[in-house]
Amino acid sequence: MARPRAPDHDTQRQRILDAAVQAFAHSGYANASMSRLAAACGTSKASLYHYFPNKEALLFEALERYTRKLLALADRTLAAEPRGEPALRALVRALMREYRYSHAVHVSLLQDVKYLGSAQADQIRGQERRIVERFADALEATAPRAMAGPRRKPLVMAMLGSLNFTFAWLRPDGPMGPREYADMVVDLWLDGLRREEHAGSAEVGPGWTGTNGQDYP
Amino acid sequence: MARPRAPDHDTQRQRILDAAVQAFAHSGYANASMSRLAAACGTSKASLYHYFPNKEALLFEALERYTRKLLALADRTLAAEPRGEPALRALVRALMREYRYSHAVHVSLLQDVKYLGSAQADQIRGQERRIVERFADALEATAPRAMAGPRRKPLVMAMLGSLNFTFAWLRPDGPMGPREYADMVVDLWLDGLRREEHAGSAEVGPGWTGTNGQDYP
DNA sequence: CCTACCGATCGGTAGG
DNA sequence: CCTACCGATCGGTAGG
Repeated sequence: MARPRAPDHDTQRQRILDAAVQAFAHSGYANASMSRLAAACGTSKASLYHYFPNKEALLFEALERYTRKLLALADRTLAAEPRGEPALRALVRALMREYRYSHAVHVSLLQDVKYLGSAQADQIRGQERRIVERFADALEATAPRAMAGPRRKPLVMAMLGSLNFTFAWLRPDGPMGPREYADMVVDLWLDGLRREEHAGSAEVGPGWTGTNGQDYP
Repeated sequence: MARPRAPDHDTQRQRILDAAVQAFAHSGYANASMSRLAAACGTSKASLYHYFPNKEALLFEALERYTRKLLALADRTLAAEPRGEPALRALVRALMREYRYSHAVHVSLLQDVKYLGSAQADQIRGQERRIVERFADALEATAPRAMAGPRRKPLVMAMLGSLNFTFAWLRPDGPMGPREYADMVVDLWLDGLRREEHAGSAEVGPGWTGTNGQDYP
């Protein structure tokens, strides 16, 4: 019989992953050395290699867990809300709330996937695509006509761009919190999509500045 | 007297910078080695050190030139258009058109500033801030009330997020081109900001789904 | 003979 | 502007 694992084996793994992700986000994957990571964990480099086969496995497992967590969060949130605006708003709020505690791993997700081998990178990108699909579905349920056709992807990526870019500037304890930002973006989008949704109807005219911009180069 | 520079000195520097930026965007700054860069340029590592004092100088000069170019582009564009929607639309179009030819250096700008020393990083960030200010001004001229107060920065960063994030997904030769995307985003924003701009006026009611989302957790 | 590590050092390669 | 190297540090692994 194999000897049972130490009871804190999984805890140790999680602690290492958390520290690794902090290092990746702060120094970049290539500059974050296993030696410094070991020092930050108060252990030896050899100990890291007891828990993980190599450096790339640290990155992969951190990103795989995080994308899986985001996907589960999206599914849970969407299941708990009526389709349409309530689900969209709850989804955006949930993502922004999660970001508050996942700044480092999200920065790593945006910057470090390229350091993974192609099979592992593909797996992460596949999970990212499924998360994007949840947002696309939520937008589609709210504005089916605007999201129909070739604008579906650009529209959802434009919204996710507004959310992802918060890592470059939004401070969780600043004057505008993650939740207020989530609501601001959702409100903006609901009103922005409204025109496309009702295009051609009498109540929606040209741009309120008096032009619709069609003739600017 | 100092010996005159070779007539193609500046051309060589530019060629090296272009290749360096491609390498930074593709491999990440830390993994992009000077040896491979020399090989890609068809020259020797020592030759690179003839044109630039060190690796960091390559990154700094590439980012400094690019941000200065974007700032000049913004100023030129805004000077040529009437304030308000025309200027905003022209600015977004100009940025997206420039992106088409500057994919690599923009990726490097988004990811590699952290590898610069603090003085050089501050200089780049200062120029970034001035570019952001141009967008904030253009938005403010279009929707002065919505941009008043603490929402000014979140609103402009939300818009720039939509534009910056295109690097992760938008193909210049795909079904939607950079210009069509620029117009889509501007239209969305003009209509989205419209509600805030006229908040309280009779012609703007609650969300068109029948709720305004104020009571979702 | 397993696990959970340690101190020390491997072969290669980085920027310069 | 090349070949020939340096001090250091990299990711990863040896024996015990």
